Amino acid sequence: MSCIKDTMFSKACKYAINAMIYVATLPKGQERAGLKEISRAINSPEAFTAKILQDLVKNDLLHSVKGPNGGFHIQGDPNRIFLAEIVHSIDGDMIFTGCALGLETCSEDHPCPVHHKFKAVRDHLTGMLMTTSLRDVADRVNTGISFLRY
Amino acid sequence: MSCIKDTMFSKACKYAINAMIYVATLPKGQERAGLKEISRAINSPEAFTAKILQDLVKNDLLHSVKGPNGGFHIQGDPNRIFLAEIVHSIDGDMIFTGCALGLETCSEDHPCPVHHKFKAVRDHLTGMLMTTSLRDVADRVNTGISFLRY
DNA sequence: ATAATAAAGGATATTTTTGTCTTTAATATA
DNA sequence: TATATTAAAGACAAAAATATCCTTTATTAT
Repeated sequence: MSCIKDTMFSKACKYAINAMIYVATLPKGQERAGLKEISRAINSPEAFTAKILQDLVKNDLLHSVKGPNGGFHIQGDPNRIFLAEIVHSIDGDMIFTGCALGLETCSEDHPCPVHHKFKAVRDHLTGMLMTTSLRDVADRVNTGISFLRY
Repeated sequence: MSCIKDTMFSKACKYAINAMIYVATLPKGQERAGLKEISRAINSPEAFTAKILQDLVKNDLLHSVKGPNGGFHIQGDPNRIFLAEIVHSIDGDMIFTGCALGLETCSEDHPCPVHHKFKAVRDHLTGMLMTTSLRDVADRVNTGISFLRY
């Protein structure tokens, strides 16, 4: 078999988060970056990244400009954009609401065997994603506390 | 695009957990169940489930018996089998150790922008999985607190 | 011994996710 | 206005995960 799941997020979602963080790290006055620059910066496949950026544009997390010197910039205030929105726009809400065991009929009233223990973990994750802003994480990169690449 | 990730675990992993729980709920004296019974009980595709059960057998979480009245039973004491072992044997350790953003170079010393916040969530998940025994969850089902099916 | 049963194993098929390529649309600038 | 640049869009390809089928092997009951 060998299925080796990566992590909690799809690859597309990880690229999305990375891309959003990268764009958010750009200095004032030059906060726009093109596809090439972004995918090079986050080490992601260019054409695939393009699709993901398109989704982020559709979901109003990025704004895009065509033509020379075009590219993508953050739509709105990075202080008010939270990781949860990025995750949600690419991976949907299953990570936030889905039953850990995949049972359709699982609910508070009719819980699966791991429902409550899992709920605590998921609430932890959800809370973290809903309170961590793009500015938070981008600042970590800009101040050298954290890294997107070597 | 539309990727809609399911949850934290692969489907195979969810079937594995469900199957292990089901077998662990069987009453004393008849704690062995065949593939058909198991996949019917947990509502999973039979042939695919067979592969997963094979993996669980290889990983010493289940024991199998061929021939008439054969089937699968829990290998060892359900009090000493924890969900983490089941998850690990099917999905590997990425869920426990992998970088949330998929960065190869991410580590304590060279953290990605969400490293520490994510670590707290993952430690929560890991702790829960490492301390929740198969007996725990199977008992919930047997006492009617939780459910595997309607 | 033999027949029936059930898991193991291997090959194959389907679906989803990931990834690429090519054409089209928009925009800046020369 | 023509050209170069860049994102959008759609078709297509590859890889991985999920799922099925068929044969073989082991075991049990007769």
